[in-house]
Amino acid sequence: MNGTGVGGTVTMHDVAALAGVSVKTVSNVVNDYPHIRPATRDKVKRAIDTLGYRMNISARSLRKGRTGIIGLALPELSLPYFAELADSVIRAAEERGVVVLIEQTGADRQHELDVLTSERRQLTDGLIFSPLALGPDDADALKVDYPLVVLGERIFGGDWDHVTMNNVDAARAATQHLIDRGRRRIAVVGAHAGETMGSAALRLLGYQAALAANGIPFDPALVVEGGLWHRSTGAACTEQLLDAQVKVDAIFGLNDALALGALHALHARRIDVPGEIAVIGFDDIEDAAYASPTLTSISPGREEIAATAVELLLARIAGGSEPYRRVIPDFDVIERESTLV
Amino acid sequence: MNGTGVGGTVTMHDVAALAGVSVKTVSNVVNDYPHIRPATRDKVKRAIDTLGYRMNISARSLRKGRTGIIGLALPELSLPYFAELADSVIRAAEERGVVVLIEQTGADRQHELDVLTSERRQLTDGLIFSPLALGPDDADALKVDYPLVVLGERIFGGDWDHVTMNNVDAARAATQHLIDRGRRRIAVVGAHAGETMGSAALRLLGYQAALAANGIPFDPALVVEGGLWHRSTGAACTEQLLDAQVKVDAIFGLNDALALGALHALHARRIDVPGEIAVIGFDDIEDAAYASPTLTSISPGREEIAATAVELLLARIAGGSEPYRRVIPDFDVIERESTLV
DNA sequence: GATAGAATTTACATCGTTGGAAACTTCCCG
DNA sequence: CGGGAAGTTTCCAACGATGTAAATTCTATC
Repeated sequence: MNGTGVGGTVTMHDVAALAGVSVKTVSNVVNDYPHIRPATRDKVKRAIDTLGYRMNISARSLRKGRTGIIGLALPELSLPYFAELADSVIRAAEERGVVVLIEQTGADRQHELDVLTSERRQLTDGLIFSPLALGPDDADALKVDYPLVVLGERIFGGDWDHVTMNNVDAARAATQHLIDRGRRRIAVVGAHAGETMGSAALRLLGYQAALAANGIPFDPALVVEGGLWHRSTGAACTEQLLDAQVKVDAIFGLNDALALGALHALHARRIDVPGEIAVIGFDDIEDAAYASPTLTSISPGREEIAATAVELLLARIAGGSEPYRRVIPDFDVIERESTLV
Repeated sequence: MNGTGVGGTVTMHDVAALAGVSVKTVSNVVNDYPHIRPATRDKVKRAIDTLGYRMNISARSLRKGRTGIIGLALPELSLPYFAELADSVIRAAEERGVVVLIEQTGADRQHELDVLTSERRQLTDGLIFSPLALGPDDADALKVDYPLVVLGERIFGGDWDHVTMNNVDAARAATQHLIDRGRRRIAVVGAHAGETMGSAALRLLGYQAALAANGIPFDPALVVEGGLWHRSTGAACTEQLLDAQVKVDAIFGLNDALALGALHALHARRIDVPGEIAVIGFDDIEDAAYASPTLTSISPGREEIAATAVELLLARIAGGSEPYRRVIPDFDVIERESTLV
């Protein structure tokens, strides 16, 4: 099948020679140029197969000014949500014929700034960027001269495409889901005091809106602060909540890791879920479906976020100059055992 | 800081012109060629800064025949172990100045074969490959003409570098760890019947060796088959074990996901861990430290595996022709709550 | 102060591909 | 059957960097 001899690099010249046409014709065939006589196309294709020719990407990139690689900058692959996001982005990119170079920022502000001007930007045609540490003040740093799609919540209103989630409405739906099942003392785990733009603030807003819509008074004692959205934080917050003797019949973890941590803490205290306390999370990571009890969660449309981000980026790379867009995929409440009536 | 005008690409010619030297001298400076007069070097560096020059990677790749990109083919980023492995590989690669292109195979045999001949191989200088579905019969497919480092257990003895783990000894140590804590009825969860080369078979071998060394008879009733090493499998296997009324005082999950699944199943049945049943896993994924109780596990030296793989690959890319190596990093038993005496 | 030998710097071809425009072929119509 | 339009193919010059070998500029030595 592969006729390439060891070490022998086959170029378009070789193909052209074997097919008895010019190099440019080979190039035209490879690039699906429409005006080629079928007989010629066949000859060339046969020669390509015979020699096992593979295009030299560097040469093409040099000539075209594009590499066919897009960058994906995210905090860490070891955080399940981002691992799953990367998975989806890679699949979406593959479908469109580009590949993905992943860079990790560790959710560190300086590292996030560095990624924007890194030498690697030379290697990629554009960047999908999911910042966690940058704030509204850093908006200027995002004014770069290459195609950029920003994911997440922290920075609004700049000259770039933005794919985000409907945090407020989704959190409202999550809260409503609990209210519909008769819960009234709903705690929130993982809030970030002082934040106004981040996911934490927006989700808390949705929570409050749902309470208000149902005439349930807001009780600050039910809101537990928690910095890093890890399992351990969720567990700690939940213990704190229980220790404070606050009356609670449901917990809303602002992401799944927090909610899973809450589940563990409740298990440890032999508190029945959902019998005594119902739990809902946010992100719908794979673990949610495997926890025991399985965890009800909000699916923010991860696949769609990834597909949209890739699509917007490629359109921008292709030179599209439509106004910058902000896309907000639909979310879903995925009901599982942890909130069963 | 960055003097690049919008859209204006700065090349070595521009730098050379500004510095008043030839293009080649700029190239020499950039590449740390030793024989350059300090004054010249300074002039050039100043010009580079002034213009904000960035090397065009495609051009360099074309000329040098290297891209500075290495491939990493793994089953899925959504499996925690592989997400963490990717994390480590990316960091190790970054330290050595190369970047990583990730491809997912979905643990599908055909897809794993495809990755070896994919068009992307053109774009990468070499490949780190972690197959899960290929078996010894596929060894021929691994005879490729580019630098390759294979991770894992399934295929031995070919012309490539191999970084693996000491599955047998590590499993023996895990089992011994349980025996030392007084356990005698140790179940194994996630075995693969019929397999002889894979991690499952090797780890089972280590388990048996430890039993033998301690004069404990091997009881097949304690070995539970489980195909996919997911949490759900671990939970199902554990339930099966408990339902069978087999007497058990410890469970060895052949990986952490299985062990975590076992923990959940035990929790659900209110069986105290480690009081009634101790649990140990394998891989030491991050979740192990956050589970409740926290999970004792075998750390196979993930960081070292990643660093070694990158190192071997880069040496091979650089043209090293030493005999092919098989590297087996040290493992550690990480003791946590699930096996506390 | 001439000169070999080392240290620096340069000119030029070249890596493999594609854009642009020229050069052929065909085909169709008056 | 001439002529123009449309369809095909080819030629040539880049894209931006580096290897090679030659040219030039020191240094040290006698």
